[in-house]
This record gives sequence, structure tokens and C-alpha cells, in this order.
Amino acid sequence: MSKKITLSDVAAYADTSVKTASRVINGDEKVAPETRVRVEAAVLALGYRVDLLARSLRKGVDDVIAVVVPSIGDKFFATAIQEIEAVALERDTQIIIASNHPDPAKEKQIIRQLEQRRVSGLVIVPNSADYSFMSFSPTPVVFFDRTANNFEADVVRVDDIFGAQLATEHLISQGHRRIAVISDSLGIKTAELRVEGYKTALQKNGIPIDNRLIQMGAHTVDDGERTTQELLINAPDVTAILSLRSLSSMGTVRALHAMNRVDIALISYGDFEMAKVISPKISVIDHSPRELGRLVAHQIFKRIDGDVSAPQEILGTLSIIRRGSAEISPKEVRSVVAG
Amino acid sequence: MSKKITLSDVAAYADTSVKTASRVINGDEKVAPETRVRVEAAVLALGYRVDLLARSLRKGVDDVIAVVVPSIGDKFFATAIQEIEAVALERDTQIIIASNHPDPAKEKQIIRQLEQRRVSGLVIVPNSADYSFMSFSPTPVVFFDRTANNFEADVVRVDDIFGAQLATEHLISQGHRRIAVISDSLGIKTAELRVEGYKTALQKNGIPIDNRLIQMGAHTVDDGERTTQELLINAPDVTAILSLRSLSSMGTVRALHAMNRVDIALISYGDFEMAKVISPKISVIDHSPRELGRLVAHQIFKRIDGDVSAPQEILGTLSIIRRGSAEISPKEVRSVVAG
DNA sequence: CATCCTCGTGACATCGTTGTCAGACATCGT
DNA sequence: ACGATGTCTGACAACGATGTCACGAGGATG
Repeated sequence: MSKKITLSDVAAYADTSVKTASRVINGDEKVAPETRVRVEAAVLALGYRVDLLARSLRKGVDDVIAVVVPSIGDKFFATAIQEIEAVALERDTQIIIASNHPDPAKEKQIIRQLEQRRVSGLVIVPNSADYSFMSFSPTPVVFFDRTANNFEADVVRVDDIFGAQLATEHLISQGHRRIAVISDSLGIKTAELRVEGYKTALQKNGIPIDNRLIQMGAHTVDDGERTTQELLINAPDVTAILSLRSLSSMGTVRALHAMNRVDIALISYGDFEMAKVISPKISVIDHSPRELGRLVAHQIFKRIDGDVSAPQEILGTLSIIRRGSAEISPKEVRSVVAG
Repeated sequence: MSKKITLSDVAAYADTSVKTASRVINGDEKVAPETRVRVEAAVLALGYRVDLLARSLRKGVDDVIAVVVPSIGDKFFATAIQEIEAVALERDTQIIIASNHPDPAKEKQIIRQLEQRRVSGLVIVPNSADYSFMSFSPTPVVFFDRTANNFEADVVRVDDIFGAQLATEHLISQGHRRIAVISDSLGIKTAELRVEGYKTALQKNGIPIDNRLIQMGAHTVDDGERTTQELLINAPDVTAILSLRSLSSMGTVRALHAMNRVDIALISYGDFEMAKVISPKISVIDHSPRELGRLVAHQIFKRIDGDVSAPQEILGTLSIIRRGSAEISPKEVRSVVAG
């Protein structure tokens, strides 16, 4: 095998010094035109390519940002990553991805390892309880989707309280008063906030909070299905459901279809492919992963570029997409049942 | 800011040489127990962490593998990446992800850049026409999902011809003879092979190939919907559809639902979340991204570990998942229509 | 007692690049 | 004609780690 071509080979070939060759490949102005030409010819002739590892070592940081998400398979995160990648590409920056490990100690180790790589920035979807260990990190950090505990840094997310409130009020405006909510576990920040938004909306409208209508623990599609079934048995007077995770929404849809409950209004927090396809189409609160991905990418690069202003909270836009499933009023239901 | 702790700091603190400190952190046997203890204490006291960049420069390769896919947002690739990441984690190897760029020149540049990072392995879903430029690369490469042109390397994929044949024959065995196929563009290797499998199945069973039943260009959900509508207008005697991409399958489902065509059998090449939820549930040919992800991860690590045997073609398993949508026979349809 | 080996150690070069700094030479103003 | 600028250049050190090699001490071997 031909051995690796280095700058010193180029320099020798162009009959100049290593440093001058370095100047040429970095576009330094102060190089005599003819020298430049000679070096460029040498680069071409030898097929030289910069060693990015060596460059990064010398510079002290690596042109890479790391993105740590709970699950790459999750459409929401995958789409966000795709946008981050698109922004990073323009800066010739690579993306390292990693999953949050369920074990906080392991997760800490993973993040440490990323720091040891001298990544120039970290985007993290906080998962473990405590990120205070990162306080000493010189690496810029932006949290994504959720606020982290015990560590101050930029956060890019949507206003979960507001979003859930929006959804709930939408159902209320259709006349619903027995509104159930299906959520994953409290421990998870977003879930907490969304449930809070739900409660706020009820209170504002003078509707009592009934804990039997609050179903937790729906992490997967199957959870969503099971939880929905239980809900409809335990609280048969429910007329509307707010599903707080798009993943479990699919389970809810499945359960409703199986029980043929076309009388129940449903709104999902978070859009999903299926929502547009099934009938009735599912209304959703949309928090665009593409927009959020762009926002987080721009923010991390702003920090990498040296912005040291106080940590910001950046909120993405939220919107209701009305597709039909949430635009059913409870009156109609009763009349159908009565009739 | 406290400045960076290096091995030489550790060595000074432990009153030994840099090299010996290096021996300790690398678990070298030939270190006196008491020296080891002193160094370990120093590491702890100073909070030393290896600089992975420096180590990689010295070693010549970086413990990172790069994965280049057409779209990270695609559930299939996202899931595969997740599996690769899980395998890589056990080896303390990071994953860099990148998107294939539609412009081959740009894609070449991206791959070059990854080589310049000295990634220890490359997993690529080939997209551009020609990968021959990689011939000189010392970096192990494994192609994923498709065979590449002009470059010999391991490939991990499923047997697309066989899969499509399997699907088509399943429909034939239900009695269908007017079977349409919806595909994305030829040009894309997998699409070509699948269409070939479809044709083979027809021929084997003495069914003439009718080009009006072959619809190309369905890249997105919307394409799938439009294409399906066109198909049913242009060839009203179709009794079954084979959709070759799960993404466009969703469009086909949407179109069928909208037209209320419950009489048409449908099988999808590639599973998708929705398939289990709607009714009728969609039968699919499943090529598990998780299995394929594991396979590709193990193969690339085998190469990284020095396996230099001839390039292999590794085929993942294929299976039909019967859910109902493809188990409709055309006879029933006719009798319903006639009745 | 000379020789050989093993063990533990550290000085030094090295990976490939860029920052520092000083020097050579040309050009300029007065 | 002089120093003062400015342009272009290259020797050298540095980034932080590991590989090479040689060396001294101590034990085993003859």
C-alpha cells in the first residue's frame, strides 16, 4: 500500500517548507502566487488530503457536534437530527449521534467520552435526573426538547404547558367536559408539563379535575392501546381524549377502532404519519421537528462561535392541525347514542 | 478556566514518567503495583481524562464509524442506525452519521472528508452512480441495503428479487392475475431488483406482463396516493397491488380508503407502523432493519479487526407477515360486485 | 563470578498539523 | 543613502498521546 501523503511530502515536492504548504491549503493570503501554484500542483500530483485528526488536535477542538437522543428510531428525533445535519453540512461539521443510556452512570460516561473527543458542541435531550456533572465542561451545550435538571444551558423546545392547554381548550371549545388524558410517566419533564397544561385548561374553564381521567405510563403503542381500553371501561362517560405522545396515540387509535368508538374525540400532542391517513384523520398539536432541529443547530453554532450571553430558552412554534378527529362535539355523540 | 490536564501533569503528580503514566491508564501489565497505585491516585486527584483525539492521531485510526444513509428520517434507516449504535457502544466506538447528497460530487466530498477523519469504518447505503473513487481507500467499507456500482465490498441487504417474488406469488396464490406494482424509480438498485422479482413471479406462473400495471416514480406518500389513483383509473380490472416501498404504501392505503376500495388486495414491501393499526391490517414483506443493522455492524467490525477475506454478500431474512390485506381473493370481489 | 534474562522505568522520537517568531529581501519615504 | 515598512518564507516548538529502545537493578544460571 502507498503510504500516507503528508504536508511534508507536498512541501518537498513543491520545494518549499511545510509551513508554506500549510499556508496554501489554508488559503493564507501571504503567499507568493508562484509558490502557491507550485504547492497546488504538488497537492494535485500527490493526491494530498489534510489529516483532520491532526488538525483538530492542534486546534484544540474537533469540528464535530454530538447529538444525544433517547431514541434515534423515534421519528421526531430522527427528523430533528436530519435538520441538524443539513445545517452542519454547510459548515463542514460532522455529527456524532448517541443514545441516552437508561443508566445515568453509563450516560455520564458516554457524555464524558464525547467531551474527550473534544467535540465542538453537544446537543442533548436530557433524560437522566442530573446533569450537574457537566458544569465544568468547556464544551457548549444546548438541551433539546426538555429542560435539564441542575444545569443551566440553552434549551430549545416548545412550550409544553401551552401546547397541552391549547389542545385541551380546543376540546373544551367543542363542548367536551369529560376529557381524559393519556401520558407517559411523570418523571419525564415534558410529560409533567403537558399534564400541567391540561389541568390548567380545565381549571380555567371551571371543569373539575378527575384523576380517573388521567392515565399515565403509556410509553409504547401497545401501552397506548391497553391504557385506552382501561380508560373507557373505568370511565365510560369520557367524551374526548388528549393523547400526549404521538407514539401512544397510535395505540389509542387502534383501541378506538377496535371498539368502534367513532364517537370519541381525539387530539394528539405530536403529529405522526398515520394521522393523515386513517379515518377520521387525527387532529394534532404540531411541534415541527424540522423547525426545532434548525433552531437547535443554529443555537449550538452560535455558542461555538463564541456567544457567551446568558442561557436562553428558545421556543419553537406550536399549531393545531384540525383534521376532524377532535372536531366532534359531545352533543352529537349523545344524540347518536340516544337515537 | 482551569487548563487541560494532560498525562504529563499526572506523571508529575505521581512522580513518575509520562510513559509510565500512559502504561497505567492503558492497563499495561509491566508496572510495579505501587507505581500503579500512585498514578491511579493522581488520575483521580487531578480528574485526568485521555484525549481521544491525540490518541487517535498517534494510533492512526479513530474509533469512530461513519454511516451514510439517504435519509435519517426514514424509519428503516433510523432503526438500523440505532442497532449499529448499540453494537458500537460495546466497543466504545462512536457513530458519525451523514446523508447521501443527491449531487454525486458532493457525496464524494463528504465521504472523502470522513476518510480524512480516519474513521475506522464506513457503512454506506449507495446512492450515487459510481463508488469507484473509493478503491484507494484504506478504510473498510460495508454497503448497506443495496449493492454499489463499480466498487467491490461487503454488502448487507436482503434478496430483493426473492422478496418481491415472494410477495407476488403470495398474491397469485390467492388467485390474483391482474396484479399491479407501485415502485419508485428504476435507477435505484433496490427498485430495479424488486420489479424484476415481480416479473419473474408472473412469468413463472404464466401470467403476462402488462406494462400498464407497472407504476414507477412513487417516492413519497403523496406520490403513492396519486399513483394509486391513476392506476385504478387506467387499469380498472386490477385486483391486487404490490407496493414496493413502505413510504408509498401509506399513500396507497390512503387512496384505497378514500375510494373505499376494500376489494383490492394489497401487500407492502417493507413494514410500517401504520400497517398494524388500520383496518384491514396491511400484510407486508418484512426485512427487519434491526437484524440488518446488527449484521452490518458485526461485519464492519470484523473488517476493522483485520478480516481481509473476499467481499461477502450477507443476506438478511425475509418473511411474509399476513395481516389480512393481502389475503383477499379476487373471486370474493367479483361475487360482491356481481351481487 | 561472569553471564543472561526479566522487570520496571524513562528519554526521546513520532503521529500530521498549525502557531510563533525571526530573518531575508524588496520597496518606500525623506 | 538610510532606516522603516511590508511581503514572503521557514526553523522550530507545540498539541497530547504512544512506540522504540536502552538502561539499571535484581535474580537465575552456568
